[in-house]
Amino acid sequence: MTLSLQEQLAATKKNHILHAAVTVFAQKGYHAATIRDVSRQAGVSDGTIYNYFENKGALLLGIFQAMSSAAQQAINPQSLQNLDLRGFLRLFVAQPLQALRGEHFELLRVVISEVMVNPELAAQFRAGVLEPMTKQAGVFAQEWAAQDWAARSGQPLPFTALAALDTRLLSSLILGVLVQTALGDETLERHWDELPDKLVELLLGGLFPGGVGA
Amino acid sequence: MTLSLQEQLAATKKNHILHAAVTVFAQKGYHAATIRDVSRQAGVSDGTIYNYFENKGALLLGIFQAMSSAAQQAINPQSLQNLDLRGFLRLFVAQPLQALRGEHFELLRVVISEVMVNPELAAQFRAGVLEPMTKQAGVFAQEWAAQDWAARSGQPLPFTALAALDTRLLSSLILGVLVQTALGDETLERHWDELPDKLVELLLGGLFPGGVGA
Amino acid sequence: MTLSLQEQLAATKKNHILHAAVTVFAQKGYHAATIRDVSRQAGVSDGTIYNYFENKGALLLGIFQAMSSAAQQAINPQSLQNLDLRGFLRLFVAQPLQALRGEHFELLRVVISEVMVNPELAAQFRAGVLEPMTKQAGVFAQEWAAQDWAARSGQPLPFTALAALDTRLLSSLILGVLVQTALGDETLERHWDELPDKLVELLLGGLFPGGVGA
Amino acid sequence: MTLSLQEQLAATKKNHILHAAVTVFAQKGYHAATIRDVSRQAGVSDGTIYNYFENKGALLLGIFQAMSSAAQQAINPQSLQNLDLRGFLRLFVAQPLQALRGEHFELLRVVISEVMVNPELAAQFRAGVLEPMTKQAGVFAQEWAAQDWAARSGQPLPFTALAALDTRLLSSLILGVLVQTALGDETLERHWDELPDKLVELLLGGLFPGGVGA
DNA sequence: GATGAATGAGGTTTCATTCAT
DNA sequence: CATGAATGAAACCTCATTCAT
Repeated sequence: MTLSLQEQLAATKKNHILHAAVTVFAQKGYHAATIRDVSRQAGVSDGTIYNYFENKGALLLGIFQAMSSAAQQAINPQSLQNLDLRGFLRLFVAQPLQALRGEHFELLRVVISEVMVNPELAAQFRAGVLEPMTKQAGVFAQEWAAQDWAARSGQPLPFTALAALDTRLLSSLILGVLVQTALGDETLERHWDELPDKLVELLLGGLFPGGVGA
Repeated sequence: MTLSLQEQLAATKKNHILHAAVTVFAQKGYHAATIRDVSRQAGVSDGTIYNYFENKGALLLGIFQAMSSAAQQAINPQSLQNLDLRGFLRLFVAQPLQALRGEHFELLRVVISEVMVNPELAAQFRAGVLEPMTKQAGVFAQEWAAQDWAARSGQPLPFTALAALDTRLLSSLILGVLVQTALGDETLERHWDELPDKLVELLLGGLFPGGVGA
Repeated sequence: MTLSLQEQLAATKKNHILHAAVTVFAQKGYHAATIRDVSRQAGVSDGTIYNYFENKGALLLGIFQAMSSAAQQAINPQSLQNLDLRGFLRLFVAQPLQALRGEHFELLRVVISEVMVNPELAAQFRAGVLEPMTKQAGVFAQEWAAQDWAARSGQPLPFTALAALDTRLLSSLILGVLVQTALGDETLERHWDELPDKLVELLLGGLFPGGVGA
Repeated sequence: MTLSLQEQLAATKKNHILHAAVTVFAQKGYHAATIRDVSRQAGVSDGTIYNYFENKGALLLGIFQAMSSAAQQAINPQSLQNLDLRGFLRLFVAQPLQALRGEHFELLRVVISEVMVNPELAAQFRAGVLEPMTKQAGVFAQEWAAQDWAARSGQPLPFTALAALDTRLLSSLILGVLVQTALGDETLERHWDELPDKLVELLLGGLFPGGVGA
């Protein structure tokens, strides 16, 4: 696993170019951005980019993969240990919102834009971003529910499809908030800091936590 | 509002071209699709397209506007009258999900993809799709809450920012479910019919309606 | 030579279209103007134009021919009779300048522009505009010089190449003034009314009529 | 002012393309000529042209500017020093006529054709070609007249508007001769070599230097 | 004869990619 | 490995011309 100096330099440069691509894609969008835009931003020549990336699409893929691994690392299992349900949800919800503060929304826009239209990317997005999020939520929820269930009934909890659906709704909610904010919703942006609590409240007690009966 | 035969024919043809564009854009995406693709699909020549649409972007805009007006009509105020809270939410949630059954997801993909990257379209999307949804939810929720509040306290309910945020979370949740499904989530697709009930449950009682205390 | 009512109507309409073309070509130039521009200006449909003119080029040719015959009629032999040299030159020079007062320069621009680049038109321009002008000048100059010569020497004047060249310089001078004005020379435009006298002075006595000796 | 090898090569290639454009535009005219025509003539690909010129119009502008600077250099102030009036006029008139011998007329045709119809080019043509010519004539005429006047009256010569007009007529005459020749006048072409003398004669003594009195 | 929608060839321009230096 | 000029396919769009009504 030790990289030669050569390889380290190469990796560094590849990263440098990738960051340039992030900047440019975020500003102009993937299709409107040109290889020349990226090369100028990176301070290299057009041809050099092709020494590190097969083609323009590979740049997008590279960005995307970096984003995915960041997302996976963000969901830090250790940090979620020893939390009660509210604490877990609070952290779970707050992490992606924190991660996209400010300028990162522009990148999110680009990625989502392409992911919607490129099936291959879509699969990677599901596998690399949404699934880990969903799964982690599922694992915790399962554990937590199991404890609760066990405490009450003394029996193990059977895994159910509904649980899988629940966790999906959880990730959908977060995704929806992100997308709507990325679309320029000012209300969400203005109340960004209240959002985690608000979301946790919703998830735990519904829209009308005071109780409605319905 | 009476159109001449000429105008009706023109409108029909314009619609025909628009449908062709929908098909093509859904298959290849907006950027990958060419005017020729659309003209072939519509069975007309390249030039004819420009008799009905200013440029390629106008095709996208046309699709988009058709989608917006459909979305606005889908939220039928009449149909939401005389419903209790659960019934309102059930219908409110179910309508967009029903509207996008099947092949319409491909259209949603195209529209969202472009909306994420085109600020002008984004503004129209907010104003024409998200805002109406949010607003309708707000109006109803306000009314309902007012009744409930009045019944209990005998005093009018003050408008609060949180209420605005609540309705946003509602639309975000729906948007998130749609986007995640559009991204190819099979679990959501498989349980599509259970979703409305599941969502209403979440909205009314949180993820753990059985009660958790937290 | 009597035209049927049919033919008269047709001729009228043809003329109407031609005038529309004049207006449009003068405003936008021949290449930038479209058939649609002309048809709109004439208040007819695109197709109708092709009932009267073979193609776009024929419109230009039609304009051009109208201009040529106007130019030929402008040089009215009768009006030049019984004039002394100064009077003849004065009239000869003033006629084209008068003819192009104001808005006609725009038409001149279009015609010259195309004439420079279209050899066929160039030939017609020489034959229909420049040659008549030159010839008329030559005829008169010849007559006048012959009289003068005869009065002094009692012998007929031999026709010389120089005379042909002289008349060419005369038409070149007028053409040059027109072109330079058409190019937007404000000095010429400002002193437009003094030009005929000034030109006659130049032609009769050179740039330094006071006498320089040289 | 020292250019790197890179820059020299680039300048050379730019010039090469420009010459190709001259050839093609002269043959087919600016509008009829295509970028492909130019690229073929230059032996490069379509895209290469756009590495050196912003767009098709820039090619025309480039040709035009080359022509302008050539015209300005042609009017060499040094060479006009120490000449008497006749000598000055002779040289002044002969220079533009010499400059356009032979194949250059085709270029003149293209330039004039476009200049007539493109106001921006027209302004540059006046500022870069006609004005320098006019101004130089004015300066000399003024000086010369001042000397003559001073010699006779002992008083300085007042600047007059007529003088400005006179110099304009001078440039108009030359322009007219060029245009008429460019239009294919064979008489002018045949007597090209006599023209300078003939023009000087006209300018100094009018059409009838023998004296007519009028 | 009038209409104007349809046609489609053809033009300009962009830009991802290559490759000689 | 870096460079960046050259490439040329391909896209969008225009508009002169046709022809069914």
